[in-house]
Amino acid sequence: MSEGPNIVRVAALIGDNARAEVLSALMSGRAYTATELADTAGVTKQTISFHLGKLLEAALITVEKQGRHRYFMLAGPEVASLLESLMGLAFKNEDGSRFTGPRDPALRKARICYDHLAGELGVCVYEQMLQNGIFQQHSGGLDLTEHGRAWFLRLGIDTDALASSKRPLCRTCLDWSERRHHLAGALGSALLTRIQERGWAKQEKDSRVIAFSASGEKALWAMLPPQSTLSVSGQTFTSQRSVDIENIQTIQHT
Amino acid sequence: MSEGPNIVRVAALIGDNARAEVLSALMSGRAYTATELADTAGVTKQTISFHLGKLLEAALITVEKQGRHRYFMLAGPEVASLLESLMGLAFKNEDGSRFTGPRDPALRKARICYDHLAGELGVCVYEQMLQNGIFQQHSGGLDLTEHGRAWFLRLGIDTDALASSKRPLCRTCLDWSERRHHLAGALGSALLTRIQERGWAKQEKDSRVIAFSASGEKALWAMLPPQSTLSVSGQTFTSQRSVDIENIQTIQHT
DNA sequence: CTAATGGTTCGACTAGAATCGAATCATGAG
DNA sequence: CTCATGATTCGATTCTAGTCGAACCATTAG
Repeated sequence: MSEGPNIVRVAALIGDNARAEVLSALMSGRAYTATELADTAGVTKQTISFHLGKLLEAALITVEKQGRHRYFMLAGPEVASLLESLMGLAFKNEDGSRFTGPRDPALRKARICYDHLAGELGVCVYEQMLQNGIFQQHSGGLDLTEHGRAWFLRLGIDTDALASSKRPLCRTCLDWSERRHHLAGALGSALLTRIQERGWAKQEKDSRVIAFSASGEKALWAMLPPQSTLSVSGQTFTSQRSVDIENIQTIQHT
Repeated sequence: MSEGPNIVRVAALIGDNARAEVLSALMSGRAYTATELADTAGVTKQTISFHLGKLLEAALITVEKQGRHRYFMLAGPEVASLLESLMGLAFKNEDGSRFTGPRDPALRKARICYDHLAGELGVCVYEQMLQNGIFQQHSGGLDLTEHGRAWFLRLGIDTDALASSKRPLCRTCLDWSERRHHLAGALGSALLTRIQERGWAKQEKDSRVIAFSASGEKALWAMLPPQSTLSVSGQTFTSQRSVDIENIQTIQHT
């Protein structure tokens, strides 16, 4: 018995209401103080301190001290990725009774996943970028193409500067609601930042929802024109994708 | 609070020693009876029955009744994949005090992941298959090439027959020890089966370890010759990979 | 049929974990 | 400096979830 790493510790850590609430909140990519987290988790400060201690010890989150505040955040993309996987499984076996709030459709359309774009839109953008030859796939990863460099530069993102940081440039992350991949890594992060800076979308307060304006969404798609002729591997991708875009109905935010 | 699917349930389920032990055992892809599982988990029959009931209810495992036995197995590849992710995180933050048994190196070299090959060897094989043009990568997935079909046929695997089943043909799965991808899906499963049928390797009893014979490993690599000239995307892949192969030291099984 | 074994159900016990009240430390505002 | 607020520590309490003993159903062996 007991082969392999010790799963129990990590899983048990996530398997508590208060802590899961904390982790979910941190999935927004934002850093929160202990009291804020206590509030969202619905427990007292003492209790949250206890939980945060445990999460820190297991290196699922990190702290940054600033004055008399301590800002907590997810330890890294791997943690976010694991949480998304968990959501995927949980979602599959959901009763349907839960998770039917008004947040739901907006969340599924576009949300933040740690620091990059997820949801229908995230997946769609990623696939469209591939179609446009911005990346080249190879075993176990992605490469930015020369054309891709130019594309990002047009958006005001200097990929060379990003590449010099420790963080891997392009990664993909599996989407729990879509069961397909979206762009993560330094580029995914930079892209979302740019989208927000340009005012195309805005992250809703205290939520993972990314709300796109109609014009913002239009502007984004304008940068990723459908490539009807450029069939990468003989699959019927283009038609499939355009259908996906049609299916994204615009959500009313209350 | 409480956006998204209910993580807690699933995580808490895995976050128990007995249940994690069960799930780990089932990661071998084998089906076990309740009493066998009770034994490996180190609890009584009543207790395991209790746990199995919970795992069933959450659809993490499935049962098949046969006479007076009930055979339990993982519900599917997604569950195995989630467990591997968890192991990845747990492994990263491991003390080092745990997980240093003699099993360790053998497990890391080659192990079964649900029903396909994982570990250094699994990752290596996958990357080598890509090099050999057996697959073609596209957005969010893999395609088998014509050449790949022939390759599998030479191994005695009829890919057309496999393709007609519900299960997706090619998938990839992230390896916890290697942090790289290996081949999953129907093809991954068929490949491992063939490897075992040919006597190249054998799954150790009550373990996830896949023990390759020296000749078996040789035969496998003979089918995947290094492609020094065929550079896919201008990266230094070939040299990198050959180093990886060198690094796989042969393990003595006690 | 009876005996033996696989598996579940019920009830009681217990350990451990989550929770909070109160006190304490740390930092910043005034 | 004092006061207010963020955050942690300690101790006591409560409660849930895992555990097993015993009894009970199901199936097979003989």
